[in-house]
Amino acid sequence: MTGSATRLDETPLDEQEVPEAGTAGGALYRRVAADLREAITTGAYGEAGRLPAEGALAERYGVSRGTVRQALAVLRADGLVTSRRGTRRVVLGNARVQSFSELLSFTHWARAMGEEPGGRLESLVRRPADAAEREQLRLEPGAEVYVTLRLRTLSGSAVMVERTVYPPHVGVLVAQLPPDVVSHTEHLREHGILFTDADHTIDVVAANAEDAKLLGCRRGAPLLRERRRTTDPTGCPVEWSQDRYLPGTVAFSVHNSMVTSALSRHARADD
Amino acid sequence: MTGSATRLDETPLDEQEVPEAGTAGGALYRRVAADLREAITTGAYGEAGRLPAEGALAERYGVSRGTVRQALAVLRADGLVTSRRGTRRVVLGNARVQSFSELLSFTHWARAMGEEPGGRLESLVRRPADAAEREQLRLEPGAEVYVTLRLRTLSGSAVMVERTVYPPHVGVLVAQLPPDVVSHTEHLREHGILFTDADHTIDVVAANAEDAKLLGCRRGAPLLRERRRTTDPTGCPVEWSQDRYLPGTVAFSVHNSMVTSALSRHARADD
DNA sequence: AAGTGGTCTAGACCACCAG
DNA sequence: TGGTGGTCTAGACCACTTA
Repeated sequence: MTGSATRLDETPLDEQEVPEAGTAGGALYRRVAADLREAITTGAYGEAGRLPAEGALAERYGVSRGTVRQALAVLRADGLVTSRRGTRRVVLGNARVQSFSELLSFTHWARAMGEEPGGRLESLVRRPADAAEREQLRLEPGAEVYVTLRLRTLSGSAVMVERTVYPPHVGVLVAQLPPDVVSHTEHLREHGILFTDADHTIDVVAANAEDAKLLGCRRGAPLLRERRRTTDPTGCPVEWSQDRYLPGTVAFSVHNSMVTSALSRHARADD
Repeated sequence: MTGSATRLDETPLDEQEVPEAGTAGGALYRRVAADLREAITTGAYGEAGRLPAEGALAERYGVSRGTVRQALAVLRADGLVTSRRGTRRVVLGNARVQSFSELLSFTHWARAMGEEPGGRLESLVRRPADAAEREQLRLEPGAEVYVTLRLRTLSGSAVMVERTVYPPHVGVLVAQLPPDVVSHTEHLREHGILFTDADHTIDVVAANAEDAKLLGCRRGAPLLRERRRTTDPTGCPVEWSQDRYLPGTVAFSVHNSMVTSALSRHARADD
């Protein structure tokens, strides 16, 4: 009923897999979290039902209370459950889970939706970085960057224009990429470039001449813009991208709470 | 140099304040987090510098390592620092802090920017909830809702149209509200309605006739839309709002990482 | 090989909520 | 008043990075 409903010792430990995603990470608390997530989204605790007490869960899974709390913190951050002192946790909603790579990679995202991702590399140039690019990618004056322009499609129809600026050590890899590679993000990962953190800014802009030509819309037509700066595990910027979507093709969702708020609202786009 | 750089015992404990915001929460780890945040944003550790080890921080603040880790988890969620096994944490960027209420309340937000918030209640009606509203607010068939339409201004100029649907127990409070109240969010809080969790969805829509008239734009002109469902500490929905901003007036920012991702991307707006 | 963060445990006390 | 989650401690072992 409740996923496994028994101790996790019975779960095989031999699954290696990718360190990300997958319902069974190596850490104990991740497996507890995965099991509880499964139970919650399946409706085992009802629409707005109450979860068992931390102590009860600890006993059920054969782990300490601290580990249970670590697992529950994951679910709370995802907006799956509430938590307040004095009462058991309450189911908040059926969460929209989405792995990190699924969010950064257009290809992953499209496939996860069952759609066929497509795209075309329109251009790739290497040139000196301007001031803004140097600041975003933390580069020295005089440093060069690689800039790509891609048109992305879903099931054949144009959806988004993506302009990405790469620092040199990443750019050389992108430049060597065969032109028919579907997911450059995947390719970069295989070459040791990891994406772990990202800052996103979302607003609306008018299509310029280039956007209009590629997307097949009028010049000045509104586009949903997402600017994104991604860093690797060492905190080093590896990508600065600007994606422009046709209206009606995409929406972004965020959950936040009084204890965990990664969302903020800004006046005018400072650009 | 580093905020206090000494044990926190010297910090007065008498500050009560609002449980939210404020750099000094009651919990020990919150004070450590606040002190570290201060030090980081001040640049005490440099642009991409390394933080002291957990053990060193524990000793400096006179707390256990567990408490230090709790504090650092806050900063990591905010996108202020990275963290990986084997190396000290690295400063990621100067975070855009924004309290939860500042994000939910147009009035709070405007004042925090130094702008003068204004607004006008265009209409308030009470009527049976439709199917979508019942689902969002988790209401029984036949239940009624209160619907408000507000025009929000910054320094006199129209910026946003806000349509909010309230469940009965909140709606009655809104209906009793004097028409000249600036912040209804504040008013609701004083009456025991607390906002603790929110789900946001951001996309682009075309202005309808009503939007156009209020915002002074053409019908069909693009608007940045934010739909938001807010719940109270018990997990009970208290508000379902749809805000429509004129382009160029606002942008939303999110930080996420491989360990904590509250952001997701959806195909088409399911509405 | 040494240092560092990630994970897990066991136990304690407190603040808060509900019956 | 009893149960619950929030906070804090002390110690342990492991996985990983760096040199």
